[in-house]
Parts: sequence; C-alpha cells; structure tokens
Amino acid sequence: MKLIDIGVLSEQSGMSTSTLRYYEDIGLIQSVGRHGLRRQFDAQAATQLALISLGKMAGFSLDDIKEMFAKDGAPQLPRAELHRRADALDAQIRGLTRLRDALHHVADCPAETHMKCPKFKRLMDFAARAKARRQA
Amino acid sequence: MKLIDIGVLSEQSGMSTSTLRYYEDIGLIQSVGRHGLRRQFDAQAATQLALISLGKMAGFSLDDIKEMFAKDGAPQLPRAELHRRADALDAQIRGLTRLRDALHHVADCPAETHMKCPKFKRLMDFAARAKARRQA
DNA sequence: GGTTGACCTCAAGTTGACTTGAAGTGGCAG
DNA sequence: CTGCCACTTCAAGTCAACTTGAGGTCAACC
Repeated sequence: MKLIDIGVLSEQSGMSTSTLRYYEDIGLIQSVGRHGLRRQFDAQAATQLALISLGKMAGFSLDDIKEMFAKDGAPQLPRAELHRRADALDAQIRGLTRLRDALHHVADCPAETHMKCPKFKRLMDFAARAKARRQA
Repeated sequence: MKLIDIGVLSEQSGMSTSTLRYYEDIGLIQSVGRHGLRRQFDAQAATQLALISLGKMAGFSLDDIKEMFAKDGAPQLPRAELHRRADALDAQIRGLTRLRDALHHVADCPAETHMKCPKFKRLMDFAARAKARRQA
C-alpha cells in the first residue's frame, strides 16, 4: 500500500494542506502514520476527500458529512435518516436543474424584464412551491 | 398590486425577518416603500427570494447571486459567463446525483466497509475524476 | 387615547470553515 | 555534512452570512 505526503494528497484532491490538516484535526479524515513528523496518507483518504467534496457541494456541514460517512465509510446515522437525506438531495437536484434552466434563460431571453416573462415565471413558481414545502 | 409586511414575506419565503433586512441592506432584494416605518414588499420580492434560495443551494455566494440576477432579473454578467455557470451547475448536478446514490448505497449495502465495495468505489471514482477536472 | 405587538436602527456578537504566522524539525540531494 | 524545503504545531486572524440586543416607533384594535 503506497503512502503519500500531505502535499501529494493536496495536489490530488485540490484542497490546501492547511485544509487537510484541519480536516484531520476535526476527525474528518485520518492519516495512517508518520514518516519522521510528516503525516502519511493512503488511497482511502483520497476517496474520503472525494466524498467530502461532494457533500460540501450539496451544502452539508462538515459535521453532517462526518456523521454520514464515518472513517470507514460506515455511517453513524440510521438507514431511514440516510434515505431521508438522499430524498432531500433529490429535491435539491430538481431545484438546481430549474436554476440551470433559469440561468440559460436569463442569458438568452430578450424580454425587457425576466420577471414578466411567462417562461421565467413558470421556472420560479416551482422554486417558491419547493420552499414552501420545506417549511412544512 | 398587493403589498406585504416583512413578517408575511418571511413566512412565505421561510427566511427570518433579520435575514430579509440584511438582504435589503446589501441590495439583494428591494422593498417598494414604507407604511409608517414598515417596509412594504411586493410579489416580485418573493420571486427573487425563490431565486436566491436556489442560488444558495447551488453554493453561490450572495455577491454571485446579485450579479446573476439583478433587481429586475436582468443579469450584470455577459451571456457567455452565464452559460458557463449553467454548465458548471450541470456538472454539480451530476455530482449530487452520485452522492444521492452513494447515500442510498451506504444505507443499504451490507458490506463490512464501503471503501471495499466495488459499487461504492465506482461511484467515488467519478467524484475523484470530477475533482481533478475542476483543477485543470 | 392607551396598550400592544410587529416593526424599526445600529452596533456588536456568533458560527463554520478555513488561513496565516511564527517558530521549529528532519529527510534527502549535492 | 550541510543546506534546503516541505513538512510540523499552535494560537490567532479572517470572511461570509447572519443573529442578537438595546432602545425606539407607530398603526390598529379596545
């Protein structure tokens, strides 16, 4: 099993070395040992960082991510909760799809003000309804 | 045109009144006048908040959102940039879809450690590659 | 016309997620 | 064996996005 320095992991993951040290501090990733005083990481760390990166994209806090994907990838949350989060993610994906469409729309639609464009309004009505649901 | 108090808009949008005041401070939303010293908002504010809410979901900063959807919905950014952001959003949507699948997977897969499950690894390999691309 | 409660302002505080700086260590190429 | 440079620790600083608190205002109902 090939071990790597923090600098290499930083390069691979696109996160700064200070971020990686911070993540280890708070227990989000683990180094497998030291070479002198240098942390050594294995391939699993890169996988975990990929997961963390996705979790951040989804707007989860580092604490949330820690709960959902513990050290070995085994979650500390009950199955039902994980499915619930996956479903919420699904709703978010639908929202982002609307936002993507809205962005393309405002880029191209020649209407004076988008707020009056029926197509744009239709996109946004969805967002309003989704928000209302989240409150319930 | 029916006007509403900040409390009503807060209820409709699911954002606290202090947040709405803050958003007006930084120019993200606009009130259309005052009733006594109370801000009055119209329907457009609710639409804008829906848009802001989606933008936040996507991980955009409030400044980004301000640039992409100015007061009237007319962007302050060139068309090409907006399309570029929409495409980035598309990549993000694909990432979140993988994350959703990964969540369902860790909830259900009986494997000792997910890091060794081939299905899980396949999901994560994508994430690693996506991350690498973002660096380029 | 008095009380109430939702609103107001403005400054300061909080939280999450890092980043920076100073001072030190140690593996390795020359 | 010497110098370099990527690493180390730990405390303090930064930034975005709000939230809180103190003290004040006023439209509407009783």
